[in-house]
Amino acid sequence: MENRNLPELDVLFDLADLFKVFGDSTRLRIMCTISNEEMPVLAIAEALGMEQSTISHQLRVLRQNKLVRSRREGKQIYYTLDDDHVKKIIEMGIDHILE
Amino acid sequence: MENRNLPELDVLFDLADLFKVFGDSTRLRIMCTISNEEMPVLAIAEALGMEQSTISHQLRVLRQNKLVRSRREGKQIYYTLDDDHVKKIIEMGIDHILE
DNA sequence: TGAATATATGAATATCTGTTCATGTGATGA
DNA sequence: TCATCACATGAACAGATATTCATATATTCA
Repeated sequence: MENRNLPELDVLFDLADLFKVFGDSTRLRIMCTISNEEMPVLAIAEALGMEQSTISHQLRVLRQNKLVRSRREGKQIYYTLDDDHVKKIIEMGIDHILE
Repeated sequence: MENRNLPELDVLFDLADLFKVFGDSTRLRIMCTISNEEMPVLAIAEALGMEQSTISHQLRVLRQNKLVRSRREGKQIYYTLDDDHVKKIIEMGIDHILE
């Protein structure tokens, strides 16, 4: 936006949807938890002290928004962040809070 | 998070609150509209084709989160983004969408 | 094939959130 | 001081959303 034109309306709607995904503490905690290592669902649930079902539901949201990717290995499905972009968005937010 | 520890729990809650503010298209549109110039409330409302009341409510949310600041000049109150950090967060989101 | 384990999903519910309508507050100018 | 303009705010309502419970799906191993 610095020297760009205003974003198109539909881009702004997509953008709102993206930030909405970041705007939930459970999802943020999941993202931070798996940011440096792959983890299966139950391990995430235990790490956060939350139900497996809750985590699965939120992982689906994250998956649909391409913020995490998964890999099956036997009975378990390992999740991790999809790319470093995600980390950067979170870090930028933290910077704003801590400033 | 790159090489940091996991953010504290309370930081993550604050972070979720911050992203929640960005997760609404009306607020995003307001922020983009006033990103390069100060504007009074009615002008913003007209620019977006929305009611003055709606804009005022959302400006309050933005104010409370220190994303915009305001300045009274006579009967009008001019709003603009509080700092360039806000722009950067939005730009980072756009980059993610357009990638 | 059947039991056990890991994950996903659907339905239900309680809570939160954005918008609207009505009204309040503050500033200007006659 | 009164009318008008610009903005803020409270209440109410509709729509969205996160969690839970129950259950389904998929994989492994005996």
